[in-house]
Amino acid sequence: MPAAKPTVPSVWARQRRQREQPALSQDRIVAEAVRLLDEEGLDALSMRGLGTRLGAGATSLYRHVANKDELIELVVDEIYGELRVPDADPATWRAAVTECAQSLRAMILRHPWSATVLGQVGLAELGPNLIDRSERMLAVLHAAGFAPGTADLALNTVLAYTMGTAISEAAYLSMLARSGQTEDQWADDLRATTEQAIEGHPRMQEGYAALHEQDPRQIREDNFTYGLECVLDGLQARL
Amino acid sequence: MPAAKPTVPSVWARQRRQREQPALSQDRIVAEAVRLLDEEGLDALSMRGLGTRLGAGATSLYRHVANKDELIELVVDEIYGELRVPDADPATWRAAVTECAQSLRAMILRHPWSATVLGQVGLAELGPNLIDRSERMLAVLHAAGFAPGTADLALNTVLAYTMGTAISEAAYLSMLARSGQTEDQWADDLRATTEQAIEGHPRMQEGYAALHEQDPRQIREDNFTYGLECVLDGLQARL
DNA sequence: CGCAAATTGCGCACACTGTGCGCTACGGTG
DNA sequence: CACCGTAGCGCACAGTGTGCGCAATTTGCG
Repeated sequence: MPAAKPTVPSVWARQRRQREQPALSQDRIVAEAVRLLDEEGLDALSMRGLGTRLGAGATSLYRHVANKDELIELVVDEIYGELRVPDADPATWRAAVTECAQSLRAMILRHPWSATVLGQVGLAELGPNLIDRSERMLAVLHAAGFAPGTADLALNTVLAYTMGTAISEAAYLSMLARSGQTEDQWADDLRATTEQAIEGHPRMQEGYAALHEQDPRQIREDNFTYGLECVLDGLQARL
Repeated sequence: MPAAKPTVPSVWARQRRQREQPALSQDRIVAEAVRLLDEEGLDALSMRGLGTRLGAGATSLYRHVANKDELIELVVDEIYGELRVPDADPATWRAAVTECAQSLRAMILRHPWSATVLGQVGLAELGPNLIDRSERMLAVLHAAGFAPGTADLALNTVLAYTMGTAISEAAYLSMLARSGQTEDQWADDLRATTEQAIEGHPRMQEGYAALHEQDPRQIREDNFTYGLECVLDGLQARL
């Protein structure tokens, strides 16, 4: 009796393949990946885990996504789709650029895992959403009076500043999240160690002391707008 | 014969433990990790691989480093140590800040893997080198005339812009490296696909066409200094 | 000097990862 | 009805970070 195939759990338990689920698709996979990342962070993104959330096996995902790196590229372009870019209007270009920058920063802070991932993918992999948003931002700057070649430079300047700020903030918030504290009540754990760390560095202590009496969220906000105004002033001077 | 312990490779082959190697130490581990990262990239950093390069087993490293995340924090502070910060001098503050920014950008481009890693760690984890460099940069801005509270804002602005630019560049260079091309000869592979991607987006095509006739390195350089001058102009206007 | 205590390195094991291969069942066409 | 492309899945493999406990070496103390 040569045991016809080792896999015979039960020949009768067949016919359990239903098509109730909306089936797998690249869109569904990417959307669920974003949800998983928002809820549990970058380390928690595994093909097995993502498959389970979709009611599917791990390797089923590979029918719709080449590999994990490609999935991440898709996820990044997905969240680029959240960016809001106002219509071009010469009169209000400063407000429009400000809104773009705020939208980008808000997007990164809404998805803090993107800080890590943007360092791998950045603006290099050109997905459709990134292309579309870039085109419309260029239109805004173009209408503002920047020459075609210069609009590129201006856009890169604003985006670089905004991404740099937001990535730092996101890294900081992720650190807090890992330590289990919220931003308001981290005083006990981290403040003590950082205060000890900057001992003997008077200028850092000065700057640090200012953080005590203000809402940290407000400080981050002010910080961001201060630098953004600097950049915009510098750009305006070049018009 | 109950086989006294399964591990009896040879009772005679003992005494092979020598202390010729400088032994393991946190410094040696971190330094070798940086070397490995520079040579083979972030994905190639595994505890086993790093151990092998040091002539040690994987788990031996854990005597000197709590875990991989801590190793990465140490590595980041290690490369922060490469930053050059000029002495404070009111007359030449603009040149000094420029040199800081260039030094930071050069550091990131020298260690492209840091782009990914800075998105996790950023400026949040305060290692000794980061504290020291921050203190001295604050001194530069302080001497330039920025009030204590404002010097923080100014520094963050410059650093955010510089990190944003350099991280994007590093991500782009890493992408090229993964595809096996150098920056000059990527024309054949990637240019075709990106040109197709931006079809129907006139403003992006315009900006893209400019890249054809110039040295890409020079373009990146000009891009960086353009934005940096913007930021510095904005700061100067606030003095 | 000699012996005890602390430190260092390492083999093993575990749970988990990304992903290639080949099978099975389904949906649609002739 | 037969057929075929395709979606999903079980299995397997190599490789990961890291806890545990043993062995050897170094250090400290009498």
